[in-house]
Amino acid sequence: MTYTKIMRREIADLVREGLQAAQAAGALDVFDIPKEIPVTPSRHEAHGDYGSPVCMGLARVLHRAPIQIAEALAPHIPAVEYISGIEAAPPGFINFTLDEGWLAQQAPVILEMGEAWGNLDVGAGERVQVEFVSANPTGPLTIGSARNAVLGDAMAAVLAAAGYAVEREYYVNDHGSKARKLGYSIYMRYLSLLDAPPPSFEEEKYPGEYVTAMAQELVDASGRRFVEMDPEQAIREFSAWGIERVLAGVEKDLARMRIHFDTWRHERDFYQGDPSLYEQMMARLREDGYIVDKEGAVWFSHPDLDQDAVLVRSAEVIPNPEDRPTYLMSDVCYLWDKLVVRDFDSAIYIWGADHHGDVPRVKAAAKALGIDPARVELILYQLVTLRRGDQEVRMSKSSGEFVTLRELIDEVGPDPIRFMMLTRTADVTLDFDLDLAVEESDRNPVYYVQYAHTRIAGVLRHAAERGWDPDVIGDPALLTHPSELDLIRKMLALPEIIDVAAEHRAPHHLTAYARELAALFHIFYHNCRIVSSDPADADLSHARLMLARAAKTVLARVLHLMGMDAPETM
RNA sequence: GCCCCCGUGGCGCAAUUAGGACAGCGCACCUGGCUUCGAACCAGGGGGUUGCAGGUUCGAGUCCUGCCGGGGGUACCA
Repeated sequence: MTYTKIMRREIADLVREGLQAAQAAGALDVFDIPKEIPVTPSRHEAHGDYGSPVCMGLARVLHRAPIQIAEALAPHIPAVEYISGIEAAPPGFINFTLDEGWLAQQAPVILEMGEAWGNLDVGAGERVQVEFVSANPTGPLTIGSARNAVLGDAMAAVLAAAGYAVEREYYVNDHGSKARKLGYSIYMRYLSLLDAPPPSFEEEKYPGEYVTAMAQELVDASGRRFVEMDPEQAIREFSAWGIERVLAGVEKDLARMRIHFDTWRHERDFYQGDPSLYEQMMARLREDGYIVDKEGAVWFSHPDLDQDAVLVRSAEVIPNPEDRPTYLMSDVCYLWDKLVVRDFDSAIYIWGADHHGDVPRVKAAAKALGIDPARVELILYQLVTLRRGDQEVRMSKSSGEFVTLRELIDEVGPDPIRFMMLTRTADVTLDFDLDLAVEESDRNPVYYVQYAHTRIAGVLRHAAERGWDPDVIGDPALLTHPSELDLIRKMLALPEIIDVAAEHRAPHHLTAYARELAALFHIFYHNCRIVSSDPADADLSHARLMLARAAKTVLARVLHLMGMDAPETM
């Protein structure tokens, strides 16, 4: 397998070698060379392609002006084919310029690698689990879950590209009170549809049409069969059936978003077996002194926490034993399941910011279990506000009033949802405008990127019609136009973007990159005629067709990393 | 009260390996560009003391403190 090089890191290595050489030659005093050499892409053309501010930091150590250090260092940086210029620049930067001839040669290299372009080995095969969505299976997915889904899936894709062995997992909360609540809700609707008398007890119900729909389905399939059944028995059956029913819908909706899970882990499993994982964990925590019994409940107590947290509710408050363990108790089991039993190197959780208060508890639980808390990564995203134009749409599952993911997919399709949900960092609240998402205009950025891809496809079709052989690899040395080179520079940056996005767990970088790449293709297209009708330009046309094909592959790669379609026509 | 996130041109957001050289992009607004490859595109223009006040640093949108404003959390709910 071929991996892509990250230019930034290559250049950092050059600087390191330069520092060593300069020391050896006596041009610089001997000092400990920093482990991390900073190198950043330049923001201004005059500064070349990459720059390093190392010398600024060394000024203090060496008691010399940064620019003097830079000037002493520059001549000792080894010459390599891909760098044409190394320059010390005030106040003390070292600037690197990529060689344009070498740059042009990268076009066929990228084309050759195809969608493997951008693959890295920084993950070194480390096993990472990304657990996301994990919405309670008590109703259809909402738009809030869509952000979770999009973020988690893109995160997984980016990590896989960076060389991690990634598994996508959905955690099914199918144990305890909410499962029963769903069963009870369906049961009550079922009875009322058949005009049968309700049971003597009354509990909380989920409102919402989907409950009625499921009850109707049972009526159609089974008639009055459950009317005579013992209510407790019926509720149990309705609950199990309902959860499966909802999950099937969830899976289908997510599939339409092009999201597929490797595993579906059921909370219920933690409470089965003899002894169950739940019993094992409880015994373990108790033995290690993390359990406090008080007020009839069982509490988790840890020095990192300001206050104890309930693991098992008291029988006085919750009569049904199955409903007594809290979600924190399940989280404890799940930690063990992920990081000990299945032994992932790390577990990434994608959570809504409304759960941020749980972070310290889960971290403390990991510690209590002897798991390095650094292996547990909680990624929080701020919530989604939904609006139609300037009118806010309030959502809540308990009120039964919400916009489902399915409705949204029906309205706009998966691509705008994926792109728009990914454009912002997880740290900011997201305003999702239903009107805008539907709008097929240039206010809607998703089309800009996809259009670049279809535009290339259109050019290639045009070329084929004119009899151009699509497989001819033109001479890259003919690619000398600034628009051509800028496009190649941007394609060359994909590995860095994947590196950054993976390391910082920030897949939103992909959207910005996709727009930039698309923009540079559009500029190239505008400035450089690709398929020329003048026979004298045949060689150049071949070279540009190659460049266009390379750009098409990279665009497709980025779109696919974001889980989007790379269409041939629009 | 305490905890978390955010505050960047009219609006929506970026800003890179967690501090680097002149803060970018889209929308909106104004102007120009299709008789050869897809104008869902391109080019140009106006618009900013990065919420406020301090601090650390050679250097701060980025780090620290305080304040102001918005959102979320603070259950024997999940």
